[in-house]
Amino acid sequence: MPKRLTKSFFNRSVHEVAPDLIGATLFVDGVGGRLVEVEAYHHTDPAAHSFRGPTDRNAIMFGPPGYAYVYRSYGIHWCVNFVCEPKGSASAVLIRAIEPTAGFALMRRRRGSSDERLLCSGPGRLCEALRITSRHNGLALDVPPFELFARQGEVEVVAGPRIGITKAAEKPWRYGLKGSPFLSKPFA
DNA sequence: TGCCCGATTAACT
DNA sequence: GTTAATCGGGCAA
Repeated sequence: MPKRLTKSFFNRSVHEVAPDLIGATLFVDGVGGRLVEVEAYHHTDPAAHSFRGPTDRNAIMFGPPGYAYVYRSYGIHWCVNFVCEPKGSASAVLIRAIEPTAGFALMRRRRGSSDERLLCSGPGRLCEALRITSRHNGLALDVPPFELFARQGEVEVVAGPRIGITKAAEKPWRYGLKGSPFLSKPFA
């Protein structure tokens, strides 16, 4: 059986945790799959929500590692992050794409799409497919409804610039599973 | 207070 | 290629 990822896994540099998450599996109430794309956001990074200090929205980022930070994107979509580093560091990994493996019927119904490749390929899409919303903000990742397991075996991880940001846009802090058809966007 | 922008997406031309 | 949807945060006034 795969090893469950506990809080200690996240109590490290966000730049170590992010690539280590590629190939891990995430389920929310049994629905989900394999993480194939993530991005790292450090509190010293101008693109990070925590860069300018705590607010109501980003408060969870300033708490201990191993918890979910969920925020509303463009006033429309939900996006989920995993908080990393010792408490107060305010760094997190944005989950950007999942290769679906469980709960296809529910995901298709929630997404209103039968295109398997588009079910979880994008931070907003995966939250819709897994039904992640503000009620998951601040929940621990090692207890239900979350289930998170370490990858088994070796994977090839590629890195490149993050997507959709203007500040620190050149930093290669997007990580993906090499060649995966479920990436939100291919790596150059 | 008001205005602009954003870790996005789908539906347009 | 462009644009609308829609709201929290940053910053000027």
